[in-house]
Amino acid sequence: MQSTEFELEKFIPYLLNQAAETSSLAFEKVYKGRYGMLRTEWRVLFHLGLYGRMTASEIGTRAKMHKTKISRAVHRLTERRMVTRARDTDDRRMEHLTLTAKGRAAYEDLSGIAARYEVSLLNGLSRDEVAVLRTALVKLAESKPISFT
Amino acid sequence: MQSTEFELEKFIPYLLNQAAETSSLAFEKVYKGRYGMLRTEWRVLFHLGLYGRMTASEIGTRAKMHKTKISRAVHRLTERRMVTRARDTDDRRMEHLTLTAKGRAAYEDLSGIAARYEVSLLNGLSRDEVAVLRTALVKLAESKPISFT
DNA sequence: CCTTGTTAGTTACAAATCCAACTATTACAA
DNA sequence: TTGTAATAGTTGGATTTGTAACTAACAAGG
Repeated sequence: MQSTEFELEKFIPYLLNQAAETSSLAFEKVYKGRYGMLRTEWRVLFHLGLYGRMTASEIGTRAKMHKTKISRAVHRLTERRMVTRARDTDDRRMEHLTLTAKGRAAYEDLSGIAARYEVSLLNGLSRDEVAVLRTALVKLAESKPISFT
Repeated sequence: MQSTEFELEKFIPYLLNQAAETSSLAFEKVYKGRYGMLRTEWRVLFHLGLYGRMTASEIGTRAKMHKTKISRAVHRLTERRMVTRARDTDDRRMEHLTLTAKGRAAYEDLSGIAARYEVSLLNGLSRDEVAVLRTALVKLAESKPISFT
């Protein structure tokens, strides 16, 4: 019945979205259920947990998140006493963000669960397949916008 | 400095999100720019274009979209004269959705661009890598929620 | 010093999404 | 029948996100 050869079920951006959504939703239940966090918040938390002290812009560059998202996530995380802010003494536009003990505890908890979740997620895939998947995803994430014909 | 072995840069759900977001944003420019559509709308359009007449629930099941999203997307698509609705005569709760000529034209246009975009997206990957990627994404999309320890 | 431009981060308003309640219709069992 | 439950789809209000304008601080040339 259809006139084109296009197949949605094999269309990579579509598959990416489906896969990303299922895995995100699964993990969202954890940080939302345990700490009432939003996706933006756990991203900020994970970055601070992994890389230590960072500014909001640094997180933005690394996580490819818009600065307003970060601003609001940081606001909520400081309210919950998981993050502290400290003005830079040289350049007083910047703030250095750090996890509090409470924030670090949450990070340790969640990163542990994340690691275990990933194992279960990759259960049906071979070591080689996982390796291919990772490098492919990295390349796709870095791909450039559409150029037309 | 960090205490866990967790690596965000290799964490599959994170990579999936990054890749999905880049490719979605790239393609969003197309359907938004050309037809002023939202993501939910092009999904509905694509399903109707591919599978012909469908009800809202059928689209919901296939696309894993919530019914409210579909309801609103269909509303906007009918406003733009891209979709028509027809009550089922036997079960008058259901509506059968079909593309109009205008809707089909938009679908043909966009699916062509999508196909070409996918080619460019997969440029840096070998045939085998693409195959692995596809099957892996399908499996991940079907994966089940987290089970705790 | 001043002006102009840039960068860090916040805020306000509009747009989109989520969730829960709602209507209308059908199914089915007492 | 009739009462209860299930299903298709819509609507309303709270939550979240996106976009653009904003403040504050610095930079650099004149």
